[in-house]
Amino acid sequence: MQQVKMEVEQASLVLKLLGDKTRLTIMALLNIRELCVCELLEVFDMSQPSISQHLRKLKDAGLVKEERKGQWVYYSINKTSDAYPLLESVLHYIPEQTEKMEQIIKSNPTLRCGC
Amino acid sequence: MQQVKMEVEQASLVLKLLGDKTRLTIMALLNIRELCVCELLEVFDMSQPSISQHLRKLKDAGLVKEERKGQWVYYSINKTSDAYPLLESVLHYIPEQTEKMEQIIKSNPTLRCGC
DNA sequence: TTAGGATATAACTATTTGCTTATATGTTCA
DNA sequence: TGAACATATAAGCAAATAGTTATATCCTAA
Repeated sequence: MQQVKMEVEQASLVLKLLGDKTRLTIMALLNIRELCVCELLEVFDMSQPSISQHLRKLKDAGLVKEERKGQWVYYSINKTSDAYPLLESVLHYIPEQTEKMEQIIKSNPTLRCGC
Repeated sequence: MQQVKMEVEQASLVLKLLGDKTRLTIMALLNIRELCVCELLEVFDMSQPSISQHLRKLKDAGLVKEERKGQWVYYSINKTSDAYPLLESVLHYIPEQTEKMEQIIKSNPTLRCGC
């Protein structure tokens, strides 16, 4: 049923990244849709640099990719990563972060003006 | 297809434990069969206390259970753990540790005398 | 009952980690 | 062009982590 093994070393690095509550929640949110940094900031009780640093680690490991759209930088899950099958599998075991996602939608940080 | 979600907090704790090369390898070995501490010692280049401490963390999290058999303490995967489905799923993505298991069989540390 | 082997615990240390604040960089728009 | 916003990086710090050595505990067998 399953396939495409990773080396233990590589897998443990990915699992270590996912073994942090903040990063695991970020991945669960990105599993719903891509998000920009300011959207993620809405649902974590920590500073902007802290979120940026988590995202950098995830990006360095190839788990996410970034795309600048104007003044915002959007992050999304990198489905071409060798680790993607493992990641996807892990995400099956944690609940969808619908509450946090609603919080993002409600606050809508990329639309401050209302025009 | 998948089921029985864990809370993010609980899942991240389990993933953090698996996010260590030594512990992940231990779990992969225990996935083949139960092993005593002295058998595990054969395949890791570190001290006995270090292995014991890793096993303790895994036991505290409920991922493994221990059973004393005479002078040896055997560890095995705790299949009744809430985290077992996640663990099993993760282990699908890393290669079977057959080489290390052969090393254990060859050295056979629980049979020093040969009687 | 004591010696020796197997394992666990204690105490210590160096490294890593996750956060903070301060600051730099990049983008938009008046 | 420069003010304001979004994001990244730098530097520093406290806590967590993974290893070590020394020692305690538990079991077997002579």
